[in-house]
Amino acid sequence: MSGENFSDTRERILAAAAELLAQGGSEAMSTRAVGAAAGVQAPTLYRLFGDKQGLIDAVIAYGFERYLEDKKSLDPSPDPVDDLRRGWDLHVEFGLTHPSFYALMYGTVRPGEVPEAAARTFGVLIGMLERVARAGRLRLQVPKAAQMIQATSVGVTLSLITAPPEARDLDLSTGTRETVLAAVTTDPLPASASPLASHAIALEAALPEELHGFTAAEAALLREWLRRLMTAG
Amino acid sequence: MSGENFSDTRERILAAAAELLAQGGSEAMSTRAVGAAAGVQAPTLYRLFGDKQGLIDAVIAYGFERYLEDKKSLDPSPDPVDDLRRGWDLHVEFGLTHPSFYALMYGTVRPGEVPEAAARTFGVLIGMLERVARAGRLRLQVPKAAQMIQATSVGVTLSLITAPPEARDLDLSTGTRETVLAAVTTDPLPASASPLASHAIALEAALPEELHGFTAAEAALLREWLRRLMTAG
DNA sequence: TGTACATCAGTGAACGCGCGTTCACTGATGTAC
DNA sequence: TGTACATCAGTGAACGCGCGTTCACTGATGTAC
Repeated sequence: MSGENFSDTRERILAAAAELLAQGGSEAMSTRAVGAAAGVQAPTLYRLFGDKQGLIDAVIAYGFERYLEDKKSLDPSPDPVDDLRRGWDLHVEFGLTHPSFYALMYGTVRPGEVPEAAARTFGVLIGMLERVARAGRLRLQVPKAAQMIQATSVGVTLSLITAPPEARDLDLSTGTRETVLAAVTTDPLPASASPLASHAIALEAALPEELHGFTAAEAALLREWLRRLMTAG
Repeated sequence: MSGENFSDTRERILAAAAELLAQGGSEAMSTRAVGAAAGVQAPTLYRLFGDKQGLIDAVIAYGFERYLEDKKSLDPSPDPVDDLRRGWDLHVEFGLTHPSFYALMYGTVRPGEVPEAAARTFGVLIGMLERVARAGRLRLQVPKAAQMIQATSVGVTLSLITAPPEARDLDLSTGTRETVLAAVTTDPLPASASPLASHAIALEAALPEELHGFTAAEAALLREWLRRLMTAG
């Protein structure tokens, strides 16, 4: 089957590119270096990936798959807040294990442009937080909580990556993690801090898209009222 | 005076480079583009800055000066925790006002290598936190507190920079700021949360390098005991 | 079953460009006698 | 005060390199009749 040859070459190129990236950072991943490392002429890259950006995107996807493989050990546990904790640790660990990948995914800053990896992990995070909200344990609105967790975990990871290895102090990660999670979530027993807001959040998160027994206008108004309650007390 | 010509040309080149950086990001700041924009031939850059890295460093220093000019409005106030708050806001605001500068200073991730700007602001932050510790209002050891504040504020700023302008929500900054500051500092009245640890921290921060009336061994042991108390309850 | 043709993954070699950098020089300014 | 010389900021033009990319091709594989 020729499809196998295709995939073989493609896989070999991606592995070579990933290796160059890991060793020498994104600058080392030139089309020529990748071609040479994979034992392939330049036009092959262009047939398979279109252009350089296509190659970069494919390499990122390649690295991302490995990350998500780890993440599958993150099947929802009984405690959704603990899932957040494990997600945080996995994120930081991935960054420290594959710093060049991580820098390419999260450290490429172009104003007004969210890196694709950030957008994807943000989606995963939203999903986890909706479970927390449904358990009545979220203090903030889902997107706000997601923003805070994402921003701080990326900040911590980048900070640990740039720290010289001997000065790397993982307390920074666990300390920040617990601080942020404590601010974002409530204790297992509901009705602890601000029962009104957290129940409103839990209810809002549990509402389906189509709300049976309500007109569209009624549903919209209900959602608005719930949002108002979220910010009260 | 020829020194004035010298400084004129140099200033003109730096201004041109900063402008290119602000408009097109660090890629737009090539030696040739800078030369053309400043109306100067290539060798002039090399005489003034040595090589391209020298030019980059000078541009960073140039941007950093503007930042520190703003920061001089940050003369110590009566409330050192409020100084932290204002320092945080200034940091975020600088990042949003000069995103390309900021990305060059903080977003350039090379494993094990702390960007110079990060190192310098870290020093400023340490100074502010020592004042907080001396006021008996620090819950953590000075370097740990500095790491957490730096990592989270950089994470928040990068996150806001990459967000599309219309989706920029400054609540992310204030929310994270208050969360982190609450975790790191105590309330104005001492003896609130863990008087033992925070007094130990305050005392340690107040100790001079040379401790009169103590032998070197005694001073070392005293410091060790204080550190032990810091982590106790 | 054999031949003619289409498909397509890959090769070999080159293109042009922008990059950082450097060589040899000019012309103005300052300095010594 | 005038001349000879040194200093030095800047010019004009070019170097070589690695980059992303593309052109024309080859040879193996699959397909139609």
